[in-house]
Amino acid sequence: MTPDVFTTWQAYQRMRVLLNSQINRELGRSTGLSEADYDILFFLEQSAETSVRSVALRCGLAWEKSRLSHQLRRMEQRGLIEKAPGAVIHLTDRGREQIAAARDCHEAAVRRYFGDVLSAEQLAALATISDQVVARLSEDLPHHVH
Amino acid sequence: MTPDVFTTWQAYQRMRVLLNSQINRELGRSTGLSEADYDILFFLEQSAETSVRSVALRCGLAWEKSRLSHQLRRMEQRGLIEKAPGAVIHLTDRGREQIAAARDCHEAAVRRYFGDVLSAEQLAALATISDQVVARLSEDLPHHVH
DNA sequence: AGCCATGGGTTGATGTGTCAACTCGTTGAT
DNA sequence: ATCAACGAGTTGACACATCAACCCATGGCT
Repeated sequence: MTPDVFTTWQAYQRMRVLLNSQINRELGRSTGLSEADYDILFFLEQSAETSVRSVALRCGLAWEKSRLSHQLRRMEQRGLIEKAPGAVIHLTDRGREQIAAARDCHEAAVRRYFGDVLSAEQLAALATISDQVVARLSEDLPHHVH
Repeated sequence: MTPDVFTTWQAYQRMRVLLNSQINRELGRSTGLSEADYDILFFLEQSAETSVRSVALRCGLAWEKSRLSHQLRRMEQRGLIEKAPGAVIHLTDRGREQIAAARDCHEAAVRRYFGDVLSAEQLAALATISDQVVARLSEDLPHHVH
């Protein structure tokens, strides 16, 4: 492994671990939602239609099917979502409240630790880097993507 | 949240999730080690001294203490490490074999999906970005760092 | 028609991460 | 010398992720 690849990988790993644990800790402390909860609720809220099929969640979030199934079961038990026949999921009023409250907290944390720290050029560079890596991964996994 | 921050955050999240799940899947399939196992073993092997204190692992990996405790217990049960009195940890022969075998697999995956995809400039830019974000996080957590 | 191959969804077992509460030894102040 | 405070480490409970094994409907194929 080339030394600069190794160095960058180490730095990236450190950012990845610390950044996400910090954001998730803040989110959990102030709203009681996990990252998984947030991702689901955010996706449901963004897709304006009242009915979202399970499979749309799976593709949109790139989750394993069993992970989604377990997560949706837990979230239904907590009253955040409802499952309708036909593998259709929708937000409950309670879920809508929670995601609205959580978004402020989440976006503030993303801005504080991420957006405010990087220049416009750095943001653009990181977006390109991410897209390239994701494209490379998609080559090897033609079945998960479409 | 500024649109470009949001866009970059989304792209970064996608890379983070897909890249690490892919590397961990390959690592687990071909060696039976998890990412956590690998991080511990790698750290132990790199620090040439035969005796590594628990707290060095915690600082080096930026892990929570309970996480480390659980992980070390599980790894001791599998014969990968040994705990000596005084919170001292060392590799077993078995652990040394496993990390040697795993490193090839892990580094190949990092090169394939990460190092080979990015230019030298991109690698340098990502290292800088990571360091800046980590520095920002460290400001808010003066107690975890030294 | 009958068949089976595929993919969506569920479940249970197991491994992993987090939090809170606890023990224990050290340190520092009174 | 006593006591309180702190940090290292452990533990138990719980949430979360992954894997393998299922069920079931759909869509070809013969």
